[in-house]
Amino acid sequence: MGKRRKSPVEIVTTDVHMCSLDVRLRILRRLPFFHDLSESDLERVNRRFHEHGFEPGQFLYLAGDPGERMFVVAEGRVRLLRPSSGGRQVMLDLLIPGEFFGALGSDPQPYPDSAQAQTNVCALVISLEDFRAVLQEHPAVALRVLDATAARLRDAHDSIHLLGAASAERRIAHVLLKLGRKLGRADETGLLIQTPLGRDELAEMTGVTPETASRVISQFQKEGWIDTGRQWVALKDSFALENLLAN
Amino acid sequence: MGKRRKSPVEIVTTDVHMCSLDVRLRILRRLPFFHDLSESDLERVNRRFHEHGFEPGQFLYLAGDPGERMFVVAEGRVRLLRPSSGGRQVMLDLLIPGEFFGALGSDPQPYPDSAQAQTNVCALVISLEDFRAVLQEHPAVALRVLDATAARLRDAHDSIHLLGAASAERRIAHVLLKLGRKLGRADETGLLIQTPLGRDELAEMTGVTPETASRVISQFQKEGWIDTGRQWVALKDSFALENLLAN
DNA sequence: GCGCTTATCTGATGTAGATCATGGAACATC
DNA sequence: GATGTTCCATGATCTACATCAGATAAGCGC
Repeated sequence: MGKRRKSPVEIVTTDVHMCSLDVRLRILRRLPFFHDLSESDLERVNRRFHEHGFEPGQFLYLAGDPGERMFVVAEGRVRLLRPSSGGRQVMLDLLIPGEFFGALGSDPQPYPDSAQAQTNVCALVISLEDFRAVLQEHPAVALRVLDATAARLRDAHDSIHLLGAASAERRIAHVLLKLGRKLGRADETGLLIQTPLGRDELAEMTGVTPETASRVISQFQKEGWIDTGRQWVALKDSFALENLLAN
Repeated sequence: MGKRRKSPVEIVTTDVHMCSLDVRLRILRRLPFFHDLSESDLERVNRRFHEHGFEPGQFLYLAGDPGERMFVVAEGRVRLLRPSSGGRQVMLDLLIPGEFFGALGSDPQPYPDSAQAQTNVCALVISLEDFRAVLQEHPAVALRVLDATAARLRDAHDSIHLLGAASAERRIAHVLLKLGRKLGRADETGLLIQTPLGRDELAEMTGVTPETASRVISQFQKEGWIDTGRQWVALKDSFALENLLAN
């Protein structure tokens, strides 16, 4: 088994200063939301956004803050967290470039959860007001946002199902497969999950303790289904993991 | 403690045959979605819907069916279920008049979950195609649908948080409060939850076993926080329950 | 009221996973 | 490559909840 000396994960992150006007325009154009817009419309939309860089660990906003802005990930990874009274927190979602988060609804409410940069992050920010105006003006965009939100709701229902009825093994297998699909990159060893993935984080995503996450990961590795090290996991046999979920 | 002889829950359900053209129009008008539409627009939208009655226990659709229709609850209660391999199922949501479900996104995918009538139900049905057309034509409606979907996503995140990090007691307290807010009606004994609520169902909603649900409910009753019987629960001291969640 | 059905309660026991504790390996810094 | 720091693995216990098994009681039809 080819042992790796160091984390093979490589996050491509644009420098913060690079996330500026015309780069921003390029990013916006890549977003599925805005595919239907003309160049001139896109530029008008672009002017409503401003961008902001964040360092790993930095919070974009905290649960309870007044929810008056909508964010789009341009570069990096953002963790959507729900803090728990008992210190333990739950990771609701891990967002990648092109995904949005923050305030969406018409009436501004406090953010129900916190957003934290996992890597270096460049985020596009728009005031809720401006965002609603864009949606009003461009129904096609609104439909795409609706699609994305509906897809996220489906994912959330997946998680509820799992957390409500599955063993630790299954939860972890499910999360690994999900991350593999979302962030995987083929690799000589398997499908490498392109994000720093510590045991604690895996635990937050699955609602188990880090110790349990570690044990399950060890077991999966013994079975030869995954390859893993400090802060990274690669899937060697996705099929076996899927099989675990099916039974 | 005022003992009740029989279930105090009273569901007002229109007869199936009553859910017809102009009643339907009245129902549509009450929906927040369509508040912004003119009478004539509303009538045009109305013509795209058709309605359908269902008996308790009947399925509106099954997980895996091709997802090509969107539903709106006009009367009654609909359970959104995710079947589990192990026979055990998870209730993702309980829908009341005015709420929608089924297919939403632009590309038709199989329904990820099943919808079952809990009571007598009258549902308005629209093909996904027609629904998308309505949204295209009426951006204001699209925005309201987006709002509703975003709100549902928030709720789903609440559930994930709870299932991922809370004890059986807390989960049940949370669900009771949620149902109280959504379905509660003031009553001489407290806030009566206006829906048949068996222990099995409570278990499906919270990801615990019916036995555990029963034990927790008994305990809450001993504490004097709720009043309960066969298939019903009334909240006598919501504050105590909320307190449980806060600590 | 009487018996039947079905939901609910409650006890006894088992177990997955939490918790507590410690040793060890990977990476960073100099 | 020595040293410190962080992350990870793993063993030993503990506990909340699942599971299994009856006992009770509510509602219903007669």
